[in-house]
Amino acid sequence: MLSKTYAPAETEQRIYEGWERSGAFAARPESAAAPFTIMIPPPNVTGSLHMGHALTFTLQDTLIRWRRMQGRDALWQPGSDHAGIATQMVVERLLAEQGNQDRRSLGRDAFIDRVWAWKAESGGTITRQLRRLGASLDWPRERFTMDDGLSAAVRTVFVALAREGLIYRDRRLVNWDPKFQSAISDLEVESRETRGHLWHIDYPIEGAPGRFIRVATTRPETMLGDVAVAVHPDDARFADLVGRHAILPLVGRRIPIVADEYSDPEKGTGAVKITPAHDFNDFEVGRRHGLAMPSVLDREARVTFAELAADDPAIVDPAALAASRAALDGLDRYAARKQILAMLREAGLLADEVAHLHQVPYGDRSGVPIEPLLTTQWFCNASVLAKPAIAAVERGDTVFVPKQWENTFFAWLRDIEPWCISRQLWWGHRIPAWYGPDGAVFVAHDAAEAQAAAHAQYGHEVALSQDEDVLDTWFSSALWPFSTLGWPEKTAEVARYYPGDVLVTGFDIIFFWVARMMMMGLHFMGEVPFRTVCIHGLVRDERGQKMSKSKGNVIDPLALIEKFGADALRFTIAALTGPGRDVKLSEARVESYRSFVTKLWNAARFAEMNGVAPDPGFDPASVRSPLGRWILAAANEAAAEAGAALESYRFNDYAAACYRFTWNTFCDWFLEFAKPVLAQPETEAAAELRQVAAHVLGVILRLLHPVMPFVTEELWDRFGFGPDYSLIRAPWPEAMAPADAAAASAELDWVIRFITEIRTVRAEMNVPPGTMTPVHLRDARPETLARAEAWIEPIRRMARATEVSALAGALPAGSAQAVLDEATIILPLAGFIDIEAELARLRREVERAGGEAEKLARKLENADFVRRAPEAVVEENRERLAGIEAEVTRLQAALARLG
RNA sequence: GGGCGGUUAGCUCAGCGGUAGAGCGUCUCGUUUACACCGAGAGGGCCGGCGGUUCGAAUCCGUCACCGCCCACCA
Repeated sequence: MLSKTYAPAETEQRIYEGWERSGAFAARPESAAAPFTIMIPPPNVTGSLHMGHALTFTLQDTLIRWRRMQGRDALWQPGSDHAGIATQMVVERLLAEQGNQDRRSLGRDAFIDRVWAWKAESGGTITRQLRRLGASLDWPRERFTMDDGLSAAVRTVFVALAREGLIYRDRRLVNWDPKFQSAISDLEVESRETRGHLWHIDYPIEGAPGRFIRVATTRPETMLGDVAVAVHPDDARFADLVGRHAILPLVGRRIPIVADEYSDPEKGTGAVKITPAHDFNDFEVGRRHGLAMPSVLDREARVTFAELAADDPAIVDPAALAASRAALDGLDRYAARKQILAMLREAGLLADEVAHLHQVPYGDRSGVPIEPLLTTQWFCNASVLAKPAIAAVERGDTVFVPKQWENTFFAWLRDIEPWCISRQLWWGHRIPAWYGPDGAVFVAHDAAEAQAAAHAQYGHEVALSQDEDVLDTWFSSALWPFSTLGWPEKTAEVARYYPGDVLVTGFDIIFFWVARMMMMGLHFMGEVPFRTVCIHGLVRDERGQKMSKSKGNVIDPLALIEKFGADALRFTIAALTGPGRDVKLSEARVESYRSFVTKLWNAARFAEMNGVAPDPGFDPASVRSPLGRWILAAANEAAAEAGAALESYRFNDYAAACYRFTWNTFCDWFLEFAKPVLAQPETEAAAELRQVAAHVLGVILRLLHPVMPFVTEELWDRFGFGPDYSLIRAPWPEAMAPADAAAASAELDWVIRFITEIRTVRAEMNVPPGTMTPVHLRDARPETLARAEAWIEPIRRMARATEVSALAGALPAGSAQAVLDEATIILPLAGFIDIEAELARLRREVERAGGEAEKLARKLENADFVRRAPEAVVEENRERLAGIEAEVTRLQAALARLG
């Protein structure tokens, strides 16, 4: 016996363990079935399950379960990401909290040991939470981006690309994060609008006492590294200064005034200071004009004079330089800014200070302003790798859903910059490059190979030192679709599961991850990594705000699971996920969809109480009763709708189709219709109906299983539809063909409308629900009367009717009337009815129908419409007009009868 | 500055050329033994504004407004 209420907390864990124990999640590489592959976007090993995870993993699990039920050999590849910076931060913070030595004093090897230890201890959090959500990942295949196999894949790719010249070292300006003291990639920089100032500074002109060139800057602290002033070649204001020199205040450097298109006469003062080592544009100007590039900020963004040599011939005022060094050396960049402004003000060179709103680059993880810094880093030539990726999407080898994201993908790849892949961190894949004593570089799979290459080059043994840096975390993620399958080994899995079928992920990592997997997949596998990229939105709070700790609007998926069950959360997510749309979630939403879980449970309880049980010998095609045929046909339709929706990643439509069929069709009508039949347990009709009910319940459980796996599995098992934990692999419902479905549908459709009409009239007339009244039909065709007769039992219960009979004569006093097709329903309600109200109601009806008729008539009188609209449309309108006119006539007759 | 998306019932959204819809919420009624996490019924919309195309526009085109996001030189 099913309990009165469903208790998810008690059920879910047991069922999940049942599935996992029985190997239900396992891919079957040896099977003959067509594979279906989804690669999990590896969550950070530091992470715990948040709503964004709940969204993406619910969708993926829904797809994988659905395909598994369709008989595909489903592989949902699990794993997690080492998340370089994030993990290193977590462990460093932990060391600090526990009062341990910091990373540097601990040393590299000891620190990395700590990280591994931490991973062993806490790294399993998210996989445990994924289990709570019901994710049917093939756990024994779980991978980690830093495990041996994946690390080998990383080295193989690095070495191959380096040998092809697609990975190289270069000294250039990079985005430097002073907090992490590491380079980061362009993607890890975010612009923040910032209220700052624009300072106007006068630079004295050499050999022209009292003459200045005025520059404008938001970053006076970088002026120490100025090596030129640029003006636009066509700017008449400065024409006579081009070719002359200014003397850089505070530094005493003689700097040229150059003409360069970069300078915009409209911006600032029209003259722009050039600091090649600390500004991306200035770097280009510096290159064009062959300028020196002294760095004046160090790795912690403190002022340094290391590259400003007093004996540099450009320094014409060494005393000024010495004074500045004394005042500024070692100051933090913002302290230096303040100090420099003070010094300029004192010298009378600070001409103006204007409030200024501008974009400032911040590190997305560190949250501190990025400093462009001139360093040597490893780069990947992404523009070469991007070309095949662009072409593949253009050809449709990979399709984005929704399609408009392809534009985003193209726009970024077509204009891609070199990808800075080295990071000055410790936690990550160490770059497989070794340096000889003279700085020669040996890129190799391992130290021995590097050593051999060095030996070949030098002719003797030399001491090599490995590059200290590690790779960008996204470098290993880019290989995920094949590295997880065992590549570069030639495994059966690589052959079978690559390329994957669909990648499900958020738009925020199209660049970080999707584009890079496309590039690496095409380059190393010669084939796209996935056929479809399903892009979903973000989870927001009920007001549409992004969830964030600072706003305090974060909803914890685990708390929702505790409270309402995983099925309720999953169904809510699916129901709210339109293609590419953000999901606005609130606890109230989940609570209301929890009702749906309960509804299903109660429907099953009702079935159980009425002896409904699966019958393996049942043949839907042999069902005789119209009720049975009707519900079987409706179940077919629901299954077709649900399948089509999943096929096109319309999760909301899938959820709605299941919801509607289960609640409105099955519970509200079918079960109600079935009650009188089931009340007579011994009849043949009842036996058939029980079989039908069992079958349709089975269809419902299977349709809902991908999104509500727990409660459906529990019911499946309790009813004995199959062995325990077998719903997960039960076949997805196929269309059955009940005979005469159309006739059955027409019949049930009439009965439903008939009951609804009566209910409406009774409600409007405020007839107490307890009161049963007779129902009469005027002008009804014999088959209509026969229908009423055949369905008299449900009509009695549901429409509170004592009888249904034809009535030709005079209207009984105090009757209400309603038109249904050719017939007029008459409800003798003497004692309840307010004749005035009934008159008003009928007049309203006449007006409504009359208005509609008039609209249609006017349309059909329009010669243009009749001539130009498709014949079928015109015909349909004619029929509609005829129907509505007949209704008007009957309504008027009904009015007339009332006098 | 460039690009993308959105604007339909109180809320969340579907519909994307031929009769404006759903869920939730609201209101009314209800102890009909599956379910009050329920049932029945009702009310609620110049489909953002303005033009255009069309026999016909929520739907196509143009334009404007507002909201959101992404990208882009910190003068």
